[in-house]
This record gives sequence, C-alpha cells and structure tokens, in this order.
Amino acid sequence: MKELTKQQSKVLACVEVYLNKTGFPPTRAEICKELGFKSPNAAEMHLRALEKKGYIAIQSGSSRGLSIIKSQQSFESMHDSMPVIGLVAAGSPTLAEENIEKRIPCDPSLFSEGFDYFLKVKGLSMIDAGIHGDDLVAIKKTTLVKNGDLVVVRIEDEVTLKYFHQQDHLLELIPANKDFATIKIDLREQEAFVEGKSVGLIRTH
Amino acid sequence: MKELTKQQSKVLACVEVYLNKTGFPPTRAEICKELGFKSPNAAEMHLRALEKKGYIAIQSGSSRGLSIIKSQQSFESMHDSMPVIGLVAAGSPTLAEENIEKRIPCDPSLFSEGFDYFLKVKGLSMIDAGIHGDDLVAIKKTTLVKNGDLVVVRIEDEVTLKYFHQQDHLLELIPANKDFATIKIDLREQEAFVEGKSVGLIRTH
DNA sequence: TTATATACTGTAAAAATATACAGTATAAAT
DNA sequence: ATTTATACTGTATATTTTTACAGTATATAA
Repeated sequence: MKELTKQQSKVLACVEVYLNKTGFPPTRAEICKELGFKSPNAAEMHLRALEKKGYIAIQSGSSRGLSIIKSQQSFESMHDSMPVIGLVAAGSPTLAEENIEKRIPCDPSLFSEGFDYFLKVKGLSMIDAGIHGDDLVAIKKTTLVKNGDLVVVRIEDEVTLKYFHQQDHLLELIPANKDFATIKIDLREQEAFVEGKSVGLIRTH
Repeated sequence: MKELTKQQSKVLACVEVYLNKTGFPPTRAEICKELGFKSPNAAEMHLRALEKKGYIAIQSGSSRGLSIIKSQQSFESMHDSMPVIGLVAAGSPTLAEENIEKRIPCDPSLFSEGFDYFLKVKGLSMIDAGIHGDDLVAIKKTTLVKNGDLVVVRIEDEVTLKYFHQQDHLLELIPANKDFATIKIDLREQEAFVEGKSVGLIRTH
C-alpha cells in the first residue's frame, strides 16, 4: 500500500469521521468545509489520489459514492480490533508495534468505560480475584485511580497488576494470593507510575 | 418501538443490505429499482414512515442522507452484538427475545471457536475456576463435549454450568468449589441435556 | 533551469437527487 | 356507506452534487 501525503491522510480521516458520525459519506463540498478548502476540486483531487492508492473506492456519478477500502484509523479510534500487550519485563506496556502480541477483534465499548489495550496476565499473584495466567485484562489508560482499584503500576522497569492502596506517602500494591507479599513503597524514596486500571477481563477456555 | 408494515420492513432491509454492500445508503430511485417500485415517491413515503417510527434518520436535503437507528437484522446475521442470557430457572436458556437480558457489542469471533450467547453466572459454585457471580461465560451451542469441558447442562428445568465428566451411564457435573457437591446422574434413570460448552469468559470490573 | 508533484482557487455545467403535488387503487374499520 | 390507512404511479422542479476545465503557487528533483 502506497504512502499517503499529509493532506490525503487528512481527507481520508475526514471521510472516516463523517461516516462514523452520520452513517453516510461526505460530499466534496462538505470535506472542503470541514478542512477549510475553498474549492470542491481540492477535495476531488485528494479523493482521486486516495482512490488511485487503493484506500477508497469512488462510485462514479453517485453522490456521496465513497467507500473505505483500507482504514487509516489509529489504535485509539479503531473500532474493530484491540491490541494485546504482554507484561513486558523491561519498560512500560506501551502500544508500540513491537509490544503487541496479537489483536482481538472487538470494540473498546465492550466494557462500558472503554479501554485502550489488553494486558496478558503472567503468574498467579491475582488468582484469588479470579484472574488466571494468560487471562487478558482490559486496561484503560488513566492515572485517576482510587483505593481498591485493580491497577497497572510501573516501578522502575517492572510492570505489575495489583490492587491499589495509598495512604499519604505509603503506596501498597496488594496481590490476591496469600503466597505473595504486598509490595510496599515509600513514594518519597522510590517512584511508581500508575499506567492504567482494569475495567474488565476476557479469558479463552 | 412501533411495528413495521410488510413493505416498510422490506424498504428498511433494502437500505441495510445496500449499506452493507456499498458503504453508503441508497437513493430513492435505487430503492425503487431494487424493490420494483415505479415512482421514487413510493420509496420516499416508506422512508418517512420508517423515520416517524424511529427506525431511521433522514438528513433533509442531503442526497443519500439516511442512517439506521434501529437495525432490523436477525441474530444470525448480526455480527456486532451478542445476547446475554440469565440462568433461567425454568426451561433451557434459549435465544428467545424474552430471555435476553441485554446485548454486548462484540463479534462471535471474539473467541476463536466462535460462540452463540453469553450466559450470566449466578452463585459461587465455580469460584475456584476463577468464575465469579455476574461473569459472562461465552457459550457455543453444541452437544459434542468431552470430559473436563466446562458445559451448560439442563436437567429437567434447571440449567447449570459445571465441569463435565461421563463414564458409561454415570454423568458427573463437578463444581469448582469444595462447599458444593458434585451432581451425579444415572442416565438410565434421569435425562440430562448438554446445551453447549464454554469457550471463554468476560467480566466487567 | 526546467520539469514534476503537491496543493490548492474559482467557475460552470451536466447529472443526480430529494421532494412536493396530484392522482389511483384496495382492503379494513367504523 | 364512508372514512382511514396502506401502497402505490406519474410528473415536475428546486437543489445538491459530481466533475471537467482553466488557472495559481510552492517545493523538490533532474
């Protein structure tokens, strides 16, 4: 698939957003209005380029006769597949392409609050919370967590999934397995970053 | 939601099929061609009726300005929402409309083998398998199960989710909680029906 | 220096489209 | 017997929309 120019990319995004919002594609004039062009021909030429590069199909002679062939949308707005990230030993669970183990066909709205990625669980530390190894925990990226939430925390280069409890300077990361110890951190001495919180879980039997 | 007349239903289906095929909605004339009407006004009036009944929205003045509000498609062809069934005490968990608690926006391919509905878990009998109350277990309708599978079995009017174990005439339904007893059934004396097996699980935190 | 590609403005006309209006026909309800 | 709802045909027109053509401007490559 050929690369898109900056403007072509904008036009494609515009078509996709319009389609998502209204249920039908925009006209040339509407694209112009959205992107600030003053001539419908500006939109026309970008659409032709997108067609030639295989991103859209144009039904000639039909009004709004556009259809998306290859979506351009990013992870955040992609409504048909969500990335699965392993608990990478070194560094935070980022959405960088190399950290994505696979993708699951589903919508962020699968869990009511929405979520950003799946974290693949390793180990047994949360077994008493009904969270097994290889379970996929749906994580919503946020730093707004409260005591009792199941959170993803990064401490130095380790990432862990635990219950969150903080009082003043003392951060406690509590496992759900009596064989594991609670991690206690004095935030004046050591840094800890909340990457997000769990909003759901899926498991394949 | 008001009922549709036969023709209105046809027109709505026509719009949905067209949309699926082309990516954009049909014009009045195209609906006529598809359904054999000879006047664009025939389509127009049906569309107006569908709008009044809340099935579609019409963007006035825009060509192809139709959007679906309430889809009419059946379960089988609907690949964007799966039904959630409660463990109904009387009768099997059928996909009849009255047994559907709600719908979850996801695809049957969320779990690799595919599935037919979600069963909402009640009680604690499977807690040691990491299955909590209110978890949604993805069920694939099948009678082909083997020992060790997590299955949905109907005995008389009770439906239960347990591990399956059968040897000759003795069917054992094994819970994952030491406080619950294994259900033992002599199949020569009592009937039991395997409704399906679990292929996955989702949970909302 | 001269192409060549990108990125537009501005205008205009042909074609597509929505939509109003005037009818006809039929079955069911009152 | 008359209304009411459904289900159209047929025509016409204003508006929307596509799309072609003639330019302008700028940056990059040859």
